[in-house]
Amino acid sequence: MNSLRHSRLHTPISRTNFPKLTFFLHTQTTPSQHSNPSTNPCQNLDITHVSQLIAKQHWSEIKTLLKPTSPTTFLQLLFNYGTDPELILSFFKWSQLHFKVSHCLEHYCRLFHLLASAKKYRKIRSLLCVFVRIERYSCSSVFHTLLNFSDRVSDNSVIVDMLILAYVNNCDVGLALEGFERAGDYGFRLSVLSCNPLLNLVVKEGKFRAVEVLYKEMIRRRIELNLISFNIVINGFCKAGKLQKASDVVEDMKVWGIEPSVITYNTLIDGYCKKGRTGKMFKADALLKEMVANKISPNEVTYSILIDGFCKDGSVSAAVRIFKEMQAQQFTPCVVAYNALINGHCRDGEIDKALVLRDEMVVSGLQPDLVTFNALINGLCKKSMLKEAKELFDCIAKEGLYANVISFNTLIDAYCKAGELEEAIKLRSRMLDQMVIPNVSTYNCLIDGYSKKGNPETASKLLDEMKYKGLSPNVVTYNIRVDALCNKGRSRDAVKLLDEMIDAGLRPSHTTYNIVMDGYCREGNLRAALNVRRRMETQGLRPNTVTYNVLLKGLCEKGKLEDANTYLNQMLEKGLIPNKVTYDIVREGMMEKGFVPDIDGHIYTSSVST
DNA sequence: TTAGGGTTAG
Repeated sequence: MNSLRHSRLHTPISRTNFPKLTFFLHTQTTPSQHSNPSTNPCQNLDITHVSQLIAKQHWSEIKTLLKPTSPTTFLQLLFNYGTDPELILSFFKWSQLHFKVSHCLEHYCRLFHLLASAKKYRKIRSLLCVFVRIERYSCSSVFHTLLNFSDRVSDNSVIVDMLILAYVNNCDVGLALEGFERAGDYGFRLSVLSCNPLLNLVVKEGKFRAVEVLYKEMIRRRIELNLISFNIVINGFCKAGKLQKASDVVEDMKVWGIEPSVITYNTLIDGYCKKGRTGKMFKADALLKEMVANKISPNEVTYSILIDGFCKDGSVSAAVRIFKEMQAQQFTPCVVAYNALINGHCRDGEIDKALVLRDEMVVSGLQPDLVTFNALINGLCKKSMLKEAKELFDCIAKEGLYANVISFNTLIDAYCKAGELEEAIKLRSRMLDQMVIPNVSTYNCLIDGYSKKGNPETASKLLDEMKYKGLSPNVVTYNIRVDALCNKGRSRDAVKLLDEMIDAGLRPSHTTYNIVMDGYCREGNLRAALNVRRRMETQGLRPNTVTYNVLLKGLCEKGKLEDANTYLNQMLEKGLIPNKVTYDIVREGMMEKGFVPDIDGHIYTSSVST
């Protein structure tokens, strides 16, 4: 590192050791500022005049001055004359645009330093914005060159901090992370101004392991973390489902003397709502009580999170209570709160209630947005009300909104499920007309539609077309293919697809294994189904309610009620909550055996006998 | 510079 600092590539040039440049600014007429024109080859240069021309942006005259030389030499001259850095920047950018000049790294770094010395930080940010967009230098080469011009840690640190922020703003997470790492090696001090946006980008990109590494490294380098830094890290852990680690960060922030804010609590509550296990809504509710006890008032975001959480947990009635509580607390529900509840009703099959809510929001002066439309279209589709769904879809444009890929996919899926494949294909063409690009989900809907309607050749062609367009099959694509094979009684071939998935870098999900288990059960091969369950557990996936439902169904259909009962108890012991499907399976199994079920909403324990 | 809502597989 030290050797780097001492091996200057360029010695800053003072006016006294001015190099012998070979061009003259032949149009200028004012006297040169230089006292010794006989030794100065640019004796006719009037830097004041040139500066004025740049300041007034008289580029046509500058262009004439440049004729005998090149923009790069002219820039060098401006540097050497100690011209105002803002004027150099002006010329730098103009020459980039006008002559498509690719300025060298040395000139960039020299200008960064001049601007840093003059504390023109906004200008540095603006130049860095261009720099990261058009230049492809490694962080090390930039750091190395910066050090060649100055070893002032404060200036270099500010520039590097802004460079990392520029990478982040350019969504270049790779270079931003490299910059963060190398900055540590070079001893540059970073701030939350770059680290917080970097942390946030890493969370948004789902690189959760990197969040933890960054957080620990920020603490190790004694970077002054603030409330926002902690909140972003907590959000990262929550999104990764690492709720305990998120809670640990809350303790860390308290040690730093920073108290959790409403955003901290909202982030945690949302984490529990989305990733928590059994009883997650109790935990979310407990957090709500804790925040109130700590004198932090819930806001509209808190309520929206809880409404959505309860809806997704299958308890729309609880979500409605929260919605009313929100109103009782003098909060006017916002579009997000309405949308969460509208979607809850739609998923519950209660389209009328959803439409009433939509009307209510309009009366209260809120304009339904695209999310409202998409949720309602989906609700109508799931009730097989395709005509109404299509009419609502056409209303999107009338409201001045633009249908997006989700709007189209929802409708395409509905047409596929209804067997109206030609309509689905027509919609895909309409997507392209409206500049909406089909994504993997679009293809998944179509592939599933064609697979299920007995046209596997078209399904296969669509798969090839999707790959040809640069879209990689995702877990859902494989699940559709696995399902198609299982439906043909080819569960053994479906298992082979699991290996293909892993080779493609994808991780089979609960659903993947559940589909294969269901396939084997339908083939009557319970032993193979149980083998798949073991494989699933080996992969670190714990059986979920659907897994048990699939196996229970397999056992009931084979008349093995005793075994089914054992499984049911095992499911309860593992803290899994039976759902409506579980009850239906067991009830049907009992009926088949001539028993009259008397569950009334209660699950059997050991009362089942054969 | 930090938190919330909509689509596909079972």
